[in-house]
Amino acid sequence: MIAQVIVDVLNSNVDKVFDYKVPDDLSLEAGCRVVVPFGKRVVEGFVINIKDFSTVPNDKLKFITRKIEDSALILPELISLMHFMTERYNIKLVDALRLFIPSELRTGKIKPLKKIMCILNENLDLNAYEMSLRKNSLKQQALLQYMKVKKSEQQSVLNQMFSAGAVNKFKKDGLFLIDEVEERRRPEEMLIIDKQITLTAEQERAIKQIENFENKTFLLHGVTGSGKTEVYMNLIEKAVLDGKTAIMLVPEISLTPQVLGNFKARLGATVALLHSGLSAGERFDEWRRLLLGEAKVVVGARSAIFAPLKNIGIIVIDEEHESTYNSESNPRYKTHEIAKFRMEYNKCPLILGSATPSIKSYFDAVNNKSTLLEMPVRTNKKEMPKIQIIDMMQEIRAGNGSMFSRQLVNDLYECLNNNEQALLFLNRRGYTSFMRCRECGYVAKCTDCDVSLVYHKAEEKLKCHYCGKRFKALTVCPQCNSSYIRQGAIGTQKVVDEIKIIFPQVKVFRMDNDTTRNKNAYQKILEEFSKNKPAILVGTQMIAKGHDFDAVTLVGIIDADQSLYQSDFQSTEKTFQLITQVSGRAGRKDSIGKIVLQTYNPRHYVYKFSANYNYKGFYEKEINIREVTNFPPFSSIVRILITDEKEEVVRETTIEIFSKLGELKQKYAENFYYCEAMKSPHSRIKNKIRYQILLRFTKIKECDILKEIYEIINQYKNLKASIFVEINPMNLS
DNA sequence: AGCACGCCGACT
DNA sequence: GTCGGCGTGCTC
Repeated sequence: MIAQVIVDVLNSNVDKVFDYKVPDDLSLEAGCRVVVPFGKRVVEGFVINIKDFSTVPNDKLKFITRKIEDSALILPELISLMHFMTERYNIKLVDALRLFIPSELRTGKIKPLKKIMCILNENLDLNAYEMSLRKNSLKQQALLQYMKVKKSEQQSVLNQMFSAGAVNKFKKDGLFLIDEVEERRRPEEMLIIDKQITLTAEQERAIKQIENFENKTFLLHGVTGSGKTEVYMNLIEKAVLDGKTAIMLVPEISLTPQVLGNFKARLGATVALLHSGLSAGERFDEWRRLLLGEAKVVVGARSAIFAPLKNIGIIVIDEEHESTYNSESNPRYKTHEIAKFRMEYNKCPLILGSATPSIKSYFDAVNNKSTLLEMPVRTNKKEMPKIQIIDMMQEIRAGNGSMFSRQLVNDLYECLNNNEQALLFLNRRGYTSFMRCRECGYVAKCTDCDVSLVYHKAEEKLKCHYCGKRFKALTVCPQCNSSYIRQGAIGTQKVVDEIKIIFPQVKVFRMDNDTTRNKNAYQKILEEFSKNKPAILVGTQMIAKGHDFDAVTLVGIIDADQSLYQSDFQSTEKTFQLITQVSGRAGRKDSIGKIVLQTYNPRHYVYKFSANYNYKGFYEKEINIREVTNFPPFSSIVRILITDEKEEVVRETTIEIFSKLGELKQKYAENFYYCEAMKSPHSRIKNKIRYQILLRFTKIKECDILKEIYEIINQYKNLKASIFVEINPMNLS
């Protein structure tokens, strides 16, 4: 017997399959972790296949030393997925495998928690034993009485109740039989009392359409509050009743205790949670429950798509347009593509749900690659809040140079006077985006990254948002000594300061990456905010997602243009999604609510469509632009990022790869729209120089061209510079 | 990655 | 004469 093994060593030179002989007394299956001799060392590895013969000469073959765990950890499905991923994303075999098991398991730091149970040995004559106890040993007598009733109990509990001495004596006398049970560390979530909801006709129709289909993608386009979650839960419950399992993905940001609690209340112990908020032990145990079939449903962030579930009955990606579904570091992958793979393997439906679907997903639905299900009505039949667009140029012309328009201030007055709450949304944390000298134009930059520093007033520091480095705030320009050093665009901290000047008596809260650093901070801010009326909450993206504010009647979008001017073909799409999401936060309960949207660009089509909640109109316009400009989904963009500490190395590698790509470009001349090499917009991050090559070509030849690109860059893999390839990157910085 | 093999300079 | 510099190559 021969086992094909991938060694758990992170280097592209050993990124291949090695054959090992299996000792006769070792039962192995694909998916087991093993220890093997490797060169002069001993390493861990993964068995990915068992076969009868090897083409490797016999004198080279060695024996597997031993298994690490008794049974397989990686399902056959995930081994095929590994092959798919290495081909699609050009990642290493081990990199893919490592995604499938919790890191805690590999490092061996966390072990299953063993619970020692004492079981009363009823084969003994208990009465005789009781008589033999000394009159004054009260603890022992009490312990015996307790166990006569309870029959079995955890040793640690007994130790605490009756002293370890008594327990040990009983153990020694053979009165207790000992059993070791694996215990699970379970994350605690508050349970939301489940109101029995009767489904709306829309919801029922969606469920009917999905449940009888296998192997098919559905795009569930439902407006905010249309009850998409109810549809998911219903289908998941049905899958579980059917003896199947389910994967439910939500963006990390909306993994709030409420959302998780809701699922747990509804699905009980069959649900396992996988998210970054868990402790290592909890994550490890939740994963084990899934592997062993103790849990049937996983609710989690991106990486939960790799959950070790067999016989999947349904996969859901909620808020499918969220960019967090694309892994942007190390093993880069797209969750939608992984989900599609597992959908096909398990022959189950895949649901993409969103109020503002990504242009790509909607395009697929329009072109019959998936089925579009519309839920245009909110369950409470309420209208969406009205969005008013404010032209900030006109404000300036009217002599209002502040960051708040007159309309917004007026509405804030009214809202606060009515004892209601308001949200102010601004997608930039910190105080001001950069510090610039008015005299000489100097801008404070990070020493390790070619990025402007952000002023954080509370700490009197300049921070780099890329590497986290901190610098002293400046009072005079280090270049020309001028004290006219000034702040650029505004951030959340500054909004808070300014709003406090206008409304000194009102409670103002701030929620962004900086105020929610430590655990539970997010929850605390929300709680505090909900207790106070009137109150204002200032925040970034974070407040736009995942949480409903019942008492909020006014939402101010301070600078809607912000996400519009990123050099990214998806920036308009993202802006539309953001506006719709923020707007959904207002007036959820009994009042309608209002949105004030401030922009310097009021005639941009994204505002026209988002102000009317006209997704379809926006889609038509946007897809048209993508088509005439040959951008995705009508083409594929590939970005090759080359980084190293030494600029010459990066330059040379880039030039060499680029010239090789020239041949490719000629071969597929009719398919290429673009192929250029350049410095990355952030040309230095964490002291590494970054160059990039951007390619854009037709969708039709995507697979062929991609394969050849990988072949070219793999020739440079062993050289000093590190090279990443990304398909349709979310941002180009 | 890690470890050995291998072919040239400065030392007891 | 050899101790050790790290370039190159291999690991079933």
